[in-house]
Amino acid sequence: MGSIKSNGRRVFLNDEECPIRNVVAQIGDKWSILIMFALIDAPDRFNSLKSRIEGISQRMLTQTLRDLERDGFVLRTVYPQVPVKVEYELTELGKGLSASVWTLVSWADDHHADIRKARQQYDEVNAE
Amino acid sequence: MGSIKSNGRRVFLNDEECPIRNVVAQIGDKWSILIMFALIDAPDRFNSLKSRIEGISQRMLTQTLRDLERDGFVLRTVYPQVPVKVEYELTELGKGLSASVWTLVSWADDHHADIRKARQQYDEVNAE
DNA sequence: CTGTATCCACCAAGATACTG
DNA sequence: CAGTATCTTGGTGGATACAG
Repeated sequence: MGSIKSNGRRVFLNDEECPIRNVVAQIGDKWSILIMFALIDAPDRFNSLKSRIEGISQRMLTQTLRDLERDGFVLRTVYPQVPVKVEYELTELGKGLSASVWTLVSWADDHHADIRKARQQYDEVNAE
Repeated sequence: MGSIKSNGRRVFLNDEECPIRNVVAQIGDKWSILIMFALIDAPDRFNSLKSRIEGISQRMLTQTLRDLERDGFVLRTVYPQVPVKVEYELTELGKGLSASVWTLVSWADDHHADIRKARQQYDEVNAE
């Protein structure tokens, strides 16, 4: 549909072409990043992930894992035992994304204090 | 509330401490990144931003700019002319964030084809 | 153990109309 | 020009029950 330009580079807004829409928006949801980070060190099983990521529901874990699998970030392997065991691990693509995201989260962590201070100031000035 | 560990580093889930929740989630919305990228090269006025970022509504532009201002990423300056002129620009903090985000978007752009291919494959295998 | 299937509440976000 | 005020709605995500 449209686009903006930044640093001489076109950033598309339409859903087909825009990397922001297609990638950043996908992992900008509530759980994607947390799940990927939980898989950075080693593969893990469904229920183990569920207990490590506090607050996530079974439904959201399943759904988010499916989305990550669909995008090629996560590989799902079923071991036909009884009871069945399902392991999730990052693909090479997923590892690359995680590394990129880590840069951002790292920045966020380093500047967390500044941001909280800015918020506090803003709220004081615009006191309700 | 809880936390997960990644690379030997604790990633908190509670709203007070978690940098993912506090920063990534904030800019993971529909418009924040696009607005910041629109301001990377130079400051801009409200209506100019509105026309450059196609598809954004007046309401969302105002609201997202307020949030970015509150977090200290954007500076708002009012010039008391007639008609009034309001300029928005990135702060140093905002420039730092934009740079970090750019890394991610850049990665996304480079691997966009892989992701789309993965999706296509997934959808073929799981044909409805 | 690893899911799927429903139902439902909430809220982000669009449309529209109005204002300093 | 640069907003604010309402109203409405689609979709995200939680709770719960059930199944292979």
